[in-house]
This record gives sequence, structure tokens and C-alpha cells, in this order.
Amino acid sequence: MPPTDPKEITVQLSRHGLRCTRQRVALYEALACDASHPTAERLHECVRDEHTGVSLATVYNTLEVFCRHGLARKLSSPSTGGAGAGAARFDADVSNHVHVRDADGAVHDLSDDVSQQLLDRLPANTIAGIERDMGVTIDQVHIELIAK
Amino acid sequence: MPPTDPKEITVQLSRHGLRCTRQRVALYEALACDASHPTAERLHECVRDEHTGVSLATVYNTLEVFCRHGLARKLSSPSTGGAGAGAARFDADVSNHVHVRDADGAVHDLSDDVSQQLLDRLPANTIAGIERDMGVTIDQVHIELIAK
DNA sequence: GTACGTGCAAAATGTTTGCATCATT
DNA sequence: AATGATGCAAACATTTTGCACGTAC
Repeated sequence: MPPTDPKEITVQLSRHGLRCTRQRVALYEALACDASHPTAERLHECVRDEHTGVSLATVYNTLEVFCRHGLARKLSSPSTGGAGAGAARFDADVSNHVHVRDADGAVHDLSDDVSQQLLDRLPANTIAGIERDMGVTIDQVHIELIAK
Repeated sequence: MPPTDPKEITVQLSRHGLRCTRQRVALYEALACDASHPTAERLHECVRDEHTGVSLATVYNTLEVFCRHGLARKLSSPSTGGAGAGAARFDADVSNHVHVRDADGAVHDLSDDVSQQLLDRLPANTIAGIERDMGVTIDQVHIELIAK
């Protein structure tokens, strides 16, 4: 669970060697408080009201910084069924958890315990075999359930 | 396994009520023969050489048609780690299979049997519980292994 | 004081649409 | 012949970048 308290957010940013600006704290707070996996545009709307205003470019740049430091995650974009890309969605919860995409394309989190129920079932030896065969190291496992 | 033979492709298009144009057959063939989950741009390069040329707009439009008819699937876009979007990637294999995204962002398929080993482990009763609790019907399960 | 963050606007990238023309059925 | 597909160019949406200014450290 990511911190939603400005003080804790400040601590977390400092710990990663990031400067604690009003904008960054506000942006992180908006992201952490919004369970709907907001787009950059949506976050921009949230943080521009309060404070002196944050530009959309800064929202994008700062989200990239957050992602690079493991403070946020960019979700794969909605498969609209068509070829459209749509806007990227972001999540302050970087723990391994399972997503459910409903028929409208909205993404919901599964609770931690249900996520674990699914993730725990993946056999470690099969994963190890994949790592060996492909010469990679598996870092994360993404599971997404698609509703129709 | 999607058909790669022009004759079979023609049959498949007809079966879905789609017209069999040179461009569509060429595009489907290029998609089915390319295991690297090509982007629209990449497919455009493949099919423009042969034949009289295909425009990029037609590639996008046709891919959308394929997706709508269940003949192709659009993959969720690469999580570059940054905030960048990148181009959508497409796959003619619409069966449930597992993807491995390597450190460079390239997407590889797992073989059918290994995919099944992973997918079969997901407990049906947990899925059923999710469907009940969220009021949805799970249509597909996407698993993606992210390498670092 | 310095190095880094921000805002703005412009560019780069990726995708969709309108419309005239052409080809499959 | 009629319906639907295509090509082109232009519109559109999303994301990134360059540069001048401001601010946390």
C-alpha cells in the first residue's frame, strides 16, 4: 500500500534521492489516492487545481521519474479491441497484484489475498525452466483477467 | 496456430464475412509469419514491397477489422519503464498463451505446452469467485512474465 | 550557489478519419 | 451494379523535448 500522507510521501521521495517539490508530492498523492489507475491527463486535472498549477509536461516527466525509481508503474494500455492505443495508465501500487479489465476497458485491482491466491499457483519450477531456456531473469509476473 | 498459406487465409477471411483483397491476405500472411509481434509500421514495411503497395492507414484499419473479428489480437503496449507509449503490437495467434517481455521490451511467445502448464494452474474456483463478486464474466487470462 | 525541477510551446510519434477512387462479390 | 476496401492527406491524440526561469538542497 503506497503512502497517502504528504509527510510519508516526502520521506519516500527523499529516500530515493528525489527532490521534494510541491508538485511531486501533490502528484504522488493524487496517484496514490486514486484507485482507478488514472491517466496522465486525469492526474493533471487533479493537481492543477490545488497549488500554483502543474503543467501536463511535468506530469509526464515526473511520472517517468517515479516509474524509473520504482515508485509507480505504468500499466499496459487498454486493448480496446480495435487498433487504438489510448492513454497510458499509472498505478502507485507497485506490488505484484492482479488486474481485471471490465468490458468498458476500466481496470480494477484484485484484493491482495485474491491476487496472492492466483500468483502463488504459478509453479516455480516452470518459471525456472523458462529462465534457463530463454536466458532471462523473471522480475515480475503480470496477470490480467479480461471480462467480456 | 494461424494459417500462413494464402489459400487458407482466403478461406478464413471468407468465413468471417470479410472480403478477400490482395492487401488483406498479404497483411494477414505477414502477421501470421512474424513471431515477433510486429507493430503496424513494421507490417506496413513488409507488405508495401510486394503488390501495388498498401498505405499505413489501411494497415491500421485492417488490423482493427481483424481484431474485431477475432482473427488477431492487439497486445498491451510495452511498459518501457518510462512514460512513453510506443506503438501497438499485433499477434495473429489469438489462443491463450503466455508472453515473456525481455529487458529490451521485445515480446516472446511461450510454447503452447508451457503456456498451458501455467494457465492450468489458475484455480477455477478463485476465478469463479471473482466473477461472482465483481459481476463479470472472465473471457481471457493474460499472463506476462517481465524479465529484467 | 548549484544542480535539478518546472512551465510553456513546439516537435515528434502514433492513430484515425473524410473523401474520391477502385475492386470483390 | 452495389457494397465495401483502399490511398492519400489531413486531423487528432498522446508523449517528448528545448529552453528560460525558479526552487530545494
